[in-house]
Amino acid sequence: MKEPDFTTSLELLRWIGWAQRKAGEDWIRERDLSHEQSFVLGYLTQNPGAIQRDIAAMTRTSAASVSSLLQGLERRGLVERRADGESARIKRVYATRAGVELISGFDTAMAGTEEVILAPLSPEERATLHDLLTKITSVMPRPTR
Amino acid sequence: MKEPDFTTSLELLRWIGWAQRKAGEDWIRERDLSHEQSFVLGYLTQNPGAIQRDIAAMTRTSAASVSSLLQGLERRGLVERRADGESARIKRVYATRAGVELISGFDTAMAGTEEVILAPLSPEERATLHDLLTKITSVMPRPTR
DNA sequence: CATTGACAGTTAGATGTCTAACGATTAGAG
DNA sequence: CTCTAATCGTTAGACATCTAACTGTCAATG
Repeated sequence: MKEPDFTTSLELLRWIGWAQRKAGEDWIRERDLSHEQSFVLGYLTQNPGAIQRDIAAMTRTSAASVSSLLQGLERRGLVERRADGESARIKRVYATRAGVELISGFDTAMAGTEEVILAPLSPEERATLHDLLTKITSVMPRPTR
Repeated sequence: MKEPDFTTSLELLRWIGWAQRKAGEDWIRERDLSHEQSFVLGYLTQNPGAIQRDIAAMTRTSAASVSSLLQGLERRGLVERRADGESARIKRVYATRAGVELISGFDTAMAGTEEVILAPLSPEERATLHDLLTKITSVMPRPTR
């Protein structure tokens, strides 16, 4: 009655990624944000005055989706769109003070989940895992956040 | 003393997950699936006859969300819900032939990326990684075979 | 049996997101 | 200057997802 192991490392990684996504979901849901909204809000705190077209490229979505998304954030006062002095067809987007404060806790909250996810591993195993993951990511394109 | 290491394992995992997510996004979008739908469809091919409550636990969402999600998949003929012989209040969910075929293409497409992602590792390192990932995921809600 | 409470699933309503079509503005060529 | 094409952004309509309230079923207790 042995069970053959059909689970590849890739599937395990996907699975962990899913769990992380869900962990972050709890945090952002308490703030009534969607994944996309939190991502864009985080991007705006690091790139104040970005224009919508750049945000669309960054999030790999369309300009229309960014427009809708920003409408939602603006309605809640988390984001501001101001006309540009140079060109009348672009709008520069800024996270408001409230927006910055809301998203600022996200990264630290995510750091707290590390302990939970790595709980089954000994310190030595964690070091080994960290080594292997570093090797893998050393040849990957960097995420934009 | 603090090591000059700015990247935690969690961040590395998130990073890998991000790359995988983006890689799969194009494939999924061509089939008009959402991430959640593809995840559930994949789960159903591995766990035929699962009940909705288990799917909800697995995806960490509510029974209501699963209900809506399955309605969308059922409308497109990718999934089937049949009454259970034992209990009248549960429905067993199955991926249809079309559903299995649709998602199996995803697995093969994703499998191609495994080589790319694990390229920097030797066979021994891959085995070690697989072992560590298995330990991590063993304490997470998992499809029971 | 009858009642009660837990359980599996659905529906209603609100919000978010996506695709397609549509204004509006700018730069460049004639 | 005027026309055209590219660029930036919005709107409309369809679908997906979530929360809260709901129906129907089972099982335990008396």
